[in-house]
This record gives sequence, structure tokens and C-alpha cells, in this order.
Amino acid sequence: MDSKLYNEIQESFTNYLTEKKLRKTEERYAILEGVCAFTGHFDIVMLHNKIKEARYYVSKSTVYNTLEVLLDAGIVVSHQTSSQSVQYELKKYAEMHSHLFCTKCGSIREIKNAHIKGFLNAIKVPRFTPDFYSLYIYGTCSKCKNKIQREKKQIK
Amino acid sequence: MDSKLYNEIQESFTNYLTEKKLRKTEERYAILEGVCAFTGHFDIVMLHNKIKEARYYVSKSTVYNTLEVLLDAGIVVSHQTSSQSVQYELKKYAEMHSHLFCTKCGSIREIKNAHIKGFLNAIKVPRFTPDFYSLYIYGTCSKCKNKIQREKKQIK
DNA sequence: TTTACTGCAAATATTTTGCAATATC
DNA sequence: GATATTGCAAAATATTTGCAGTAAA
Repeated sequence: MDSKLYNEIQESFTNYLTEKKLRKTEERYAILEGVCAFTGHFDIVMLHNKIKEARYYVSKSTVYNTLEVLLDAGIVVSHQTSSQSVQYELKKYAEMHSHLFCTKCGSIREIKNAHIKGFLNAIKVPRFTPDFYSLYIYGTCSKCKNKIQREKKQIK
Repeated sequence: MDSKLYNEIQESFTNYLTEKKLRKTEERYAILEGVCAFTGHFDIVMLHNKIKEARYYVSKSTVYNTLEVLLDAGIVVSHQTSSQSVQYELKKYAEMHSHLFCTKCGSIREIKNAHIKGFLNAIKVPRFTPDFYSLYIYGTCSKCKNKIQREKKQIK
């Protein structure tokens, strides 16, 4: 991650903590650093490991707690995948793409599309103030589609 | 649920089981009936209870197994919410709406919008065959927004 | 000095697995 | 009759909670 974006995120976290009268602990900033080291989805265990790699120890409980704070601060968003654990992602990255989820093999591909983003941002809803959009497109990836067609031919 | 739709779903399940050479057990159809009794989201425990209410007993393991089958059959879809358990929904219902998720209070509101649906269905992606769309709009509901504004006034 | 936060251990919740009994094909 | 499926119990995994010690304000 470029340092300009990182500083921006760190600053917004500091502002949030000040506003909410929460404490600025070393652990919270170490976890934020870990979060920023991912460019895609991650879960609690991946994040915990990433922080260990950076030679800083925080307990798993604190990682759970801090992710709640980061979600509330709007720095991180959570996702559903077929994985059993909750997946997180930096909101700054998440708002840049939609997800293509293959229901045959479970693969997830991210697509950036200004057209989709523009449409989503223009959606107006009564009695609701939108902030962030998450679009999952479920279907079949080309690999699986080809595989299925090969199998059909063999049966014939 | 109207019986026409129910019959349609049941038939497609039967076709799927035949095609995949899976067995047509009483349990599977009892679970499908339970699934069809929900008009919105449900989780494993809710479904298990619903089936019990209908005086048919199936084990939780079988409910887990069968939901995998129903997902693969494209009859059911899964969702992420802030809940700790996986949420499911009949695909026939899910395709009719998008979700408004309030990040302050966690409430989920469903909205039907032909305009959104039309746009999503028209999306074309290279090397991917779309089948189903899931759009979550995160933001603040009017209740929470009003609450926040009242609090700000009090501080002043 | 006050008390929010951390880390640990234990509790709880959720999902998966192994296997004997059973029911479908 | 062969074997996929079920139900149970146990295991594995994920998350939450209680609390004593620590550190931010």
C-alpha cells in the first residue's frame, strides 16, 4: 500500500478514536497496519498471523475486538463467502470492485467497472443514506463452463 | 407460499436429484418444505425448528447436508449478515430484492426495484456466465440518522 | 488516579466428521 | 443386494465472555 493512503487511513482511525473517546493503544495501530498489508480479503486468523510476522504480538481476542472497532469506524467491511469464517476487507479497496463468485468451484474474481460503480452510486433510496455497496455476481466461470461442456460431449 | 411456486420448486429439486443420481429421501423433501415456509432469511437452527414444528424429525447433520445440496441445485442462496451463523434464502425470493443494511443498528430492509434488477441483469462480464445477483447497500437508516442528529443537538 | 483495554482461559456457538444402522434404488 | 443417506456422538473450528493485570488519559 502506498504511504499516502496508509497515512490517510491511520489519520481517520485516530480521528474516530478521539471522537468516540476510545484509547489509542499500540495494539490497535499494530492491527491497523496488519489490515493494510492485505490487498484483498482476509479473516481473523490470517490477520493474526500477519501481525505476528511483523514481530508484534496481540491476542486473538484483541484482534476480534479491534475489528469491531474498525468496522464501526468504516475502515473495514465484512463479506460473505463460502468460507466458514467471516472475511474482511479494507473498505478503500472493497469500494473499487464487484465480485464474481463461481458457484461450481467457489472461486472469486474481482472486477473493476466504472459503469457499475457509477450506477450504484446513483441509486437513491427513501429513508436510507447509502454509504457503501457490495455487489456479488453468482454464476459459472469459463473454466467450469468448459469442463461441463466437455463432460456433456463425453456422455453423448 | 402459493402452491404453484412450491410445485415448481419441488419439481426442479426432483429433476436435480435425478440428474445427479442422488436419492429422493423423505428427509430431503421435508427440509425443502421447511425452506419454503420462510419468506425471508433463515439459518440452520431456525430451519431445524421449523421442520420440528411440522412434526417431522430430521437431524441437524442432515439439515446441513441437504442445504449443501439445495445450494448446489440453485434452489437456495446464502448471505452474509452480521449474524454469526450463515443465513440462507430461497433463490426465487432473493432474486426479487436488494438489501439495505444499516451499519449503525444492523437492521436489514429489503427493497424491490425493477430499475436495479434490470441494470444487474444487463451486466455483461467476459469469461463469466452470470446467474444471480446479490446487492447489499450499506449505510444509515432514517431511525439511526435521526437519533444521531438529536444527539448532536444535545451536545451543542 | 481512573477505568478502558489487553490477554488468557474457559464457555459457547457453529460446523464437520466418523461410523453403525437404515432406506433408496 | 449395493451403497447413499441418516442420525448420533465426538471432534474441529469459530467466536464470545469473565476477569485480573496493565497502561492510556
